[in-house]
Amino acid sequence: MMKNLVDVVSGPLEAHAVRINTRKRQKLSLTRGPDESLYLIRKGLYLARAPMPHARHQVLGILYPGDFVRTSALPPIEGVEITAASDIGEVWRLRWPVVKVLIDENPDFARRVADRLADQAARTTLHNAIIAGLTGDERVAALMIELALRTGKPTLSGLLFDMPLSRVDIAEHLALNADTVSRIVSRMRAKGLYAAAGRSRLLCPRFEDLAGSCPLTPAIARMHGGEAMLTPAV
Amino acid sequence: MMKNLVDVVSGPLEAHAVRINTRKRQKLSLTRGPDESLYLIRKGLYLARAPMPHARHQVLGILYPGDFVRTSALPPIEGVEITAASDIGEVWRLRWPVVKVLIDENPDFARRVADRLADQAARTTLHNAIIAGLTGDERVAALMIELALRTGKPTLSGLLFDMPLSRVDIAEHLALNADTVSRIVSRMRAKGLYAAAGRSRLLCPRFEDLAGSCPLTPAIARMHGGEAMLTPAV
DNA sequence: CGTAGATTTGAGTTCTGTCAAATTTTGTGG
DNA sequence: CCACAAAATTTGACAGAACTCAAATCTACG
Repeated sequence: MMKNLVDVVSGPLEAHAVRINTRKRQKLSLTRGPDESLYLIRKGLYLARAPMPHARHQVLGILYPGDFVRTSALPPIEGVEITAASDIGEVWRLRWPVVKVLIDENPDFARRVADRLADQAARTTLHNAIIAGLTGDERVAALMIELALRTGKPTLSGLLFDMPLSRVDIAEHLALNADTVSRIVSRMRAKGLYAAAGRSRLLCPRFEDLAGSCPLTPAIARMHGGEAMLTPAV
Repeated sequence: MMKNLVDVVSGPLEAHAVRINTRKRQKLSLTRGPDESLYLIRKGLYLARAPMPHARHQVLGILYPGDFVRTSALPPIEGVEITAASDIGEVWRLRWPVVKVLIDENPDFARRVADRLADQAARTTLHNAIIAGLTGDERVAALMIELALRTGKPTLSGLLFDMPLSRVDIAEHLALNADTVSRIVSRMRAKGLYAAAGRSRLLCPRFEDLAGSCPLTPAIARMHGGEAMLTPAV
């Protein structure tokens, strides 16, 4: 059986990590400096958030299993935090000095970590392009496509996926307003792009339609590992 | 004399790099895959750009001396490119397999590269927050502050710094429209936040005023190394 | 000194934000 | 399983910021 992405980077960390099970909205503490904290996401979705002027917040990024959180890779905004978005989640907590030793001793591991960080950087930059270049509707579609590719399960009536983000979370992630997100989401539902399927769970009857409503779908698919889904077997 | 940021990561690369001198708007070729290209910025400013729907472009990020460009850390958008923004610039071109070997053999170098990439990731994320959370005026101020901190030289009449980006570049970087950027920039000039000082060169008479017009100034200062400038010696 | 490209500016339009009220959903305790 | 309170979401009316298009200037350069 193939080792998945999470296991590939977990191995050497296993002996040194503190396992933490989280529930929705739980925060992970972040420390800066030479002894900075490092997290490896193992299960569930997490959000990197930062307080902004006018008492708002921004969701700086979505973290998936296999992702690393290194404090020094987050901007030095007072109050940045990681919060759990999924009901249940698991992270491994490490100290940078420990990881540093592992990296020094194990070039193979070092390269894998570097590749993971490059991948995360690419995602952050793609998100930049989404926010900067797309309309509100396209942005919301982009998020749904991303989550559908990440967590979607094909069923007889369509692609079923989780939406653990609230309207406010979505708004903070996409540089929109919660009211506007609500309007956009309602419009998309009216168009039949998706249907509600129980508590924070959506059903997308024709994924091609959803995919077609965002111009950056090809890049999103390549980043979130769903190229196969876009070209279904005949 | 202290080694600067660029030299710190350059050393081990020196023997393997192809030096390239660029002039304004020159493009650097990017290749993907196991043999991907890697650039180290040595001199000048560069822009990472991506074509977007509706025949637009986005500036995904500004690259400064000391920064690395690794193709796999850029989003898989067809047509991403690096272009020189400064009149003169210098980059070192390398092949990933070569760098990989250096990283494997030299843990100290590996850590420095990792730290640089973490720093760049933090900047990208900060840029996200700027685009997503600030008004047009604040975004333009943020860019000026960043460039002033990076390239500014104190003079008797104020802080003198380069602005190698055109209105269109600025617009593409800040998720605005070139016309809107022009209006904002004119407004800022009228307010006395800066004054033109020759060909692509600006003079900021009172940096505190400029700094004060962007809520994220503290984070920008920490990222772009200008904490001292914000709290001038008495 | 003329031209192509860049920048500025005006007028009108559109999209998104704001505020407030209505409605639905969720969590909790009988 | 039901009732209720709190929280989240939806929706309408209106305001405001940014975009579009087009025309007028300005600049760099040959």
